[in-house]
Amino acid sequence: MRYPFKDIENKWQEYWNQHNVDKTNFSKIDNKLYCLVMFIYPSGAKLHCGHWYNYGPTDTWARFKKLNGFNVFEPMGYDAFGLPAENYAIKTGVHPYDSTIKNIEDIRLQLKKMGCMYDWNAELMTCVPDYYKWNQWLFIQLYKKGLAYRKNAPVNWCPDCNTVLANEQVLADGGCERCGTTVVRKNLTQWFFKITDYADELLVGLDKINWPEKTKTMQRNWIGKSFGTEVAFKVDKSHEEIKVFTTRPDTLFGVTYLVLAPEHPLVDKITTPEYQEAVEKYRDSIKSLSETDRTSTVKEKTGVPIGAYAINPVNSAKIPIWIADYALITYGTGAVMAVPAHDERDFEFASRFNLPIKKVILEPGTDENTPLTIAYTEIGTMINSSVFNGVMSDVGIDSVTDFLESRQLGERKINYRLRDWLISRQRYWGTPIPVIHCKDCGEVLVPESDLPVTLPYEVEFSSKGKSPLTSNPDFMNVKCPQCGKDAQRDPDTMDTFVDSSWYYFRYLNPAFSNGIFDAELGNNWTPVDMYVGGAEHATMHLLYARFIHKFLRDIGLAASDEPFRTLIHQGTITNQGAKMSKSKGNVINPDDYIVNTGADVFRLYLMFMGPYEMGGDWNDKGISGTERFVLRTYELFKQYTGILSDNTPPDKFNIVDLSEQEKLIYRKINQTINKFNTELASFRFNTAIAALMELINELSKHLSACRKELIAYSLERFAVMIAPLAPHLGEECWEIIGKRSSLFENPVWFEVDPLALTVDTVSIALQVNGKLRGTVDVPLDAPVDVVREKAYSLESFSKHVMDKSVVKEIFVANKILNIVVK
RNA sequence: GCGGCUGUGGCGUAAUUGGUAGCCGCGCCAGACUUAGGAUCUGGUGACGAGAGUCGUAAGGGUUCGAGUCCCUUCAGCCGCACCA
Repeated sequence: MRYPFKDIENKWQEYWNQHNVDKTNFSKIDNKLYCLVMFIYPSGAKLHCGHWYNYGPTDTWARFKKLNGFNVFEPMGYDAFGLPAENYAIKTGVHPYDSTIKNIEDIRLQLKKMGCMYDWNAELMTCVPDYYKWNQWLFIQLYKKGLAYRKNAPVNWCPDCNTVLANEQVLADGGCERCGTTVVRKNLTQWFFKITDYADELLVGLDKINWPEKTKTMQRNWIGKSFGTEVAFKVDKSHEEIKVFTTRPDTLFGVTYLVLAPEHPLVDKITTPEYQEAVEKYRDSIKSLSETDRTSTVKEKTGVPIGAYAINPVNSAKIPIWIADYALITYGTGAVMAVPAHDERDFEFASRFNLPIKKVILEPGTDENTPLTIAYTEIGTMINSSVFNGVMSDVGIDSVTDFLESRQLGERKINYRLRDWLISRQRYWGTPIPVIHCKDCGEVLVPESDLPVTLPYEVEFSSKGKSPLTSNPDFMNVKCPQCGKDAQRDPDTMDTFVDSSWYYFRYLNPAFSNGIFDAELGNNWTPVDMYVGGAEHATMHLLYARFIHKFLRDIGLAASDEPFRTLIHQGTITNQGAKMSKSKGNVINPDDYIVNTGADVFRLYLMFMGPYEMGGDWNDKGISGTERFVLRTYELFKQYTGILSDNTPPDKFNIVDLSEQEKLIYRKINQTINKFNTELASFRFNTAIAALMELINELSKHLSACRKELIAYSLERFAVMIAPLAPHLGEECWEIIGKRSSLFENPVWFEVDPLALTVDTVSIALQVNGKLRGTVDVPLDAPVDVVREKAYSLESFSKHVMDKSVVKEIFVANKILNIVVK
C-alpha cells in the first residue's frame, strides 16, 4: 500500500494536540453536544476490537456533529476500581494500584492512536482520592436523606469473588456477573441504597428518553410495577395476622390454603409443636439451594404444612397454612393466598399435595361442574363468591377490593419487583465506605471535612471471606467522631457501579475541588446528548445512573430528570461465534491492524462491516476493500494537489450550464451529501461509507472531464465527508487541495443543492401481470400515455400483451406500469 | 415455558418503507500495465438455460395488479425474562 498512513496519522494527531483542536470550550452552550461512550474498565486486558467498535464509530458521529457546527464535548476516562485488578493481585502479588496505573498508561497510548477527538483535559480515573472522595460524599448525602441504610438481609454471595453482589449482578442462570460462579444466599448486614424510593419515577421517566425500546422494556420489567390488593388473613387461635399481596382479589373466595415463604418471621410463631420438626427439616432442605434453583419454573414444587390455620376474611373459611419455597420472602409480603383453580402455580402445588381446588371464576362456555385440568386464569363470571356471583371477574377485582377497603380487611397496594441496591462489597479495590462503627454511638458518618477516607495501600488481599481492609489496623482503628472513644471503620468498599453513576458530571471538570462536580457546568452540559455503550448494562449501570441523577437533582445539583437523552448500543463483535475474552484466548488485538493498515482504515472497516447495532463475527478478509478505498481517495486528491489555489468553486452550479458528465458528477456529489447526512445522523455508518465508495467510483470515471471549478467543488465536499469517518485522511485531503486550516479546527459542512437532487429522466419498470418485461426511460413525471406508448413499442413488453384482453392498468408515476391481461 | 429480534448470492451486507431484489465491499473470472504480482487499473460475476426465458430473499400458506417488505403457521439462531403471587 502506497498510502503513507503512519506519517499522515502522526502528523495530524500532533497537530490536533498542539493546537488544542479537541479541547472543548465550555462557555459556548447554545450549540453544545455532549457525546459520551461508556468509560473503559481497565482492570484487566487492554483495548480490544470491541472497544474500538464502541469508540471509533461514536467518534465519527461526534466529528460529523462537530463539522455540522456543534460544540462537541467528547471525553474518555477509566472505570478503574473493581474485582479483576484485585484478583490479579491475589494471583501475582502485583498491587491493584500499581497494575491499574500501569494498565491505564498503556491504554492511554492505545487510545491516542485511534485519533478520537477526546478532550484530554477531561480525562479522569475513579481509583484516585480526588474522585472517590465524592463517592463518599454522595454516600453521606444519601445517608442523610435516609437513602443509604444498613440492614441484615438475605443477600447474594459469590464464593469465588468472596463478596456480596447486587441483584442486578446475578445472571439469569444464578451465576456471578464477573466470574460465573453460582451465587449462594447468605444472611448478612449490608449497606443498601434505597433505589426503590425512585421506582415509580424510574419507570415513568423511560417514556421521556430516546433509548432502544428493548432496553426500556428490560428496565420496566426489572422495576416490575404491579397493582394489587393487600389482604389480611387472621391466624386461627392466635392474635397474629398474615398479610398477602394479590393481583387477583376477584379470586379471594377460591383461596384454599395460604403459603408463607420459609423464611417468613411468622413461621416460628405460629407453627404448631407437632409440625416443628418437619418445618425445620424442610427449611434445611432448601438452604443449600440457590435463588435460581428455588425459583426455577421447571423444578417440582415442594412445601410442608405448619399445622396452623388462617381465616379467609370474606367467607370465614378455615384454611391450612403451608410453607413452600415458591413463596419468596423478598417479594410482596412474603406470603401468598393460594387459589389453585385460577393460578397455575397454586394448581400445580394443590394437585401435588391433594389440597382442595375451588372454582370461583367460570370460563365462558363451561359450567360449575366442568372439571378443571389446568388453572383457568382468564376473565370469567364469578361464582361461589357470595354477593359477587355473576360479576365479571375483571370488574370483580375492583369490587372485591372496595368491599375489603370498606371493612378495613385490605387495601390497594402497588408492589415493585425492584429491590434496594446492595452497594457494600467485601473487597479492597474500591471506595471505602465513610462510616465508623462505635460501640456507644452506633454507626457514625465520617464528617465531610475528614473526607476522603483514603484507601490504604497496605493490606492483605487473600483474607478469605473477610474484607481485606480489616487486615490493616491503622486503617481500621479510629476514634469515634462523636464521642472520641475507640471505634472501627466500616471495612467494606462500594460497588464500582457507584463510581459510574455520576462520572459524566465529573468529566466536565475533573479537577473541581469545591464539590462533587461543577454544578453550573453540569446544568449547562447535561443531560448527555448521546450515550453509546453495551446493552449488557441495561439493568445495572443504566438504571443506577438514572437513580443517582434523580437524587442529585433532588439535592439541587442537577437541573434535568434524566442523565442520558439518547442511548445507542453497539453490537457485539464475536470471534468464531464466541464473545472475545482473554480466558478464551480469542481476543483480536487492534494494535496489529494499526501497525499494518493505520487507524483510519481500521475504523473504516469496523464501520463498514454491517449495521452498528448488530455487531457480528470478526473476519478481516474484507479489510483490503477499505484499504483500497483509502488509497484511491488519497491518490485522487494527489492528482489535484493545490487545485484551490487557482480555482475558487462557487456554492452551487446552474445545472443547465453543465455538460452531461458534469451533470452526472454534480448530481452524484449532492445526492451523496444528502444520503450521507441522513445515514450518519442515525449511526448507519456502513451505508454512509457505501455511498462514498459509489461516489469515488463515479469521480474516477468522470471527474477529469469536468471543468476545474467543478473538480474543486467536488473534492472539497468529498474531503469533508471522508473526514468524520477517517479523520486523518480527511484533514490530509483538505490540505492537499489547498485548504490552509484544519477542518476540525474550523469546521465546515456543505449544504445540498436541492436542484441537483432531482433527475430529469427516470427509468420505469414495465410489468405484465406483475412480471418485469422491460424498462423505459422517460422524462420525470411523464404521464401514463407517454409511458404506455413507449411500452407498447417495446417488443419484449408488447409480445406479452398481444392477443390478450387488458383487464386492468396500474400506473405509478416515475415507478411502474403494470398491465393485467387475461 | 413466555416475550423480543434476526434469517437475502460463495462471504459481509443493501433495498427510496408495498413498486425493476442483490447497491457497496470481499472473493472469484477475464483483460490491461508489468521482469514479476499476493501491487494497481478496467470489465464481468444470484442459480439454471445456447437462447427466449424460468426460478430465486429460512420453509409452507394467505392478502394484493404487484410482497424481502403486510398477515397466519412452522423451523433455525441470538437476546431478554423465567414461580414476582
